[in-house]
Amino acid sequence: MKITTKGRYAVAVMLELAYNYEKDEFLSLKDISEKEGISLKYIEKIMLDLKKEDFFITSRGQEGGYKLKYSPDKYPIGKIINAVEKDLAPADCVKEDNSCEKQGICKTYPVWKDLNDEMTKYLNSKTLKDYIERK
Amino acid sequence: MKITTKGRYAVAVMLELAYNYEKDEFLSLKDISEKEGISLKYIEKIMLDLKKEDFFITSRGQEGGYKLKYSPDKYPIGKIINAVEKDLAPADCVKEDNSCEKQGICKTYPVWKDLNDEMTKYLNSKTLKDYIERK
DNA sequence: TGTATTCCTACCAATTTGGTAGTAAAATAA
DNA sequence: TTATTTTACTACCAAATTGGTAGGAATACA
Repeated sequence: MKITTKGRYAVAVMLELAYNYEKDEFLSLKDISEKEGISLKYIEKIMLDLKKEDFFITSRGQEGGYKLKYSPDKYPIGKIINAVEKDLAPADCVKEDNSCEKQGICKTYPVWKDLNDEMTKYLNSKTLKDYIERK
Repeated sequence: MKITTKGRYAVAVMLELAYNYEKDEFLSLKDISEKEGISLKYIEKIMLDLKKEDFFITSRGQEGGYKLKYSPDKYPIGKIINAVEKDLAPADCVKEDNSCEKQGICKTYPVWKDLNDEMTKYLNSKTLKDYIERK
């Protein structure tokens, strides 16, 4: 049930960007890398996944970097983790795309279904905003 | 965030034993193995973990097997998964034994703390009883 | 006494995780 | 224009974890 390092770093990076949201400037991965103590190369890779979502405005070159496209309350924690984490669902059988054929007879299905519903609900209710305000 | 196969099988096995609770007989791993379609050897290994908890009464030899020691409502799902799963906590920093030294300054700590609390609360509130009744 | 069953230890292949390396492309500052 | 900075992208790799299997010893019952 662990969130992988990738998922945890993703949230850390998104929080950094959320803190920077009000400022009208880009935040470079190099800066984030230094602040958070995560290797630049690894952050780049994480951004590759996050960029597939409509999260950022980016700019290359000097003074370039990343900026959140929307305000921090538009980013549920669950959506961030989902973007980088392969399996957020506790079991394959409750994943959106894969409705298990044993769904009717499997005795454990309700266990994972309930858990998944609960977690999804929770993770979508909390956004970056909730955690930058608690600072 | 996935529950491993081991964790899912553990719950499946525990549910089988819960169904058998009223009967005054042992249920062999061989029977469970056949019913659930899980290899006997793998179930044995899972039982090794579960046995560390005070879950069963066992008997070897013919007519032997496993029996729940207590009634199904005494087995929270979280306790079962915890017994076989290495890491139930979403991140090391919120594990009982390991209070991260960055706890005060780390900006993501509250994220994992909240999530862990929420999940723990939920997984401890549901027991085997809840899922044998919903049959 | 034989057989069924739990109990225990080793081992192993496939997958996932957690990275690193190298380079191309683009944007800007000088 | 040119050097520098930064993102964008692909390929690779080592360590850990997962998901098992194999083989046998101990025990209890028919």
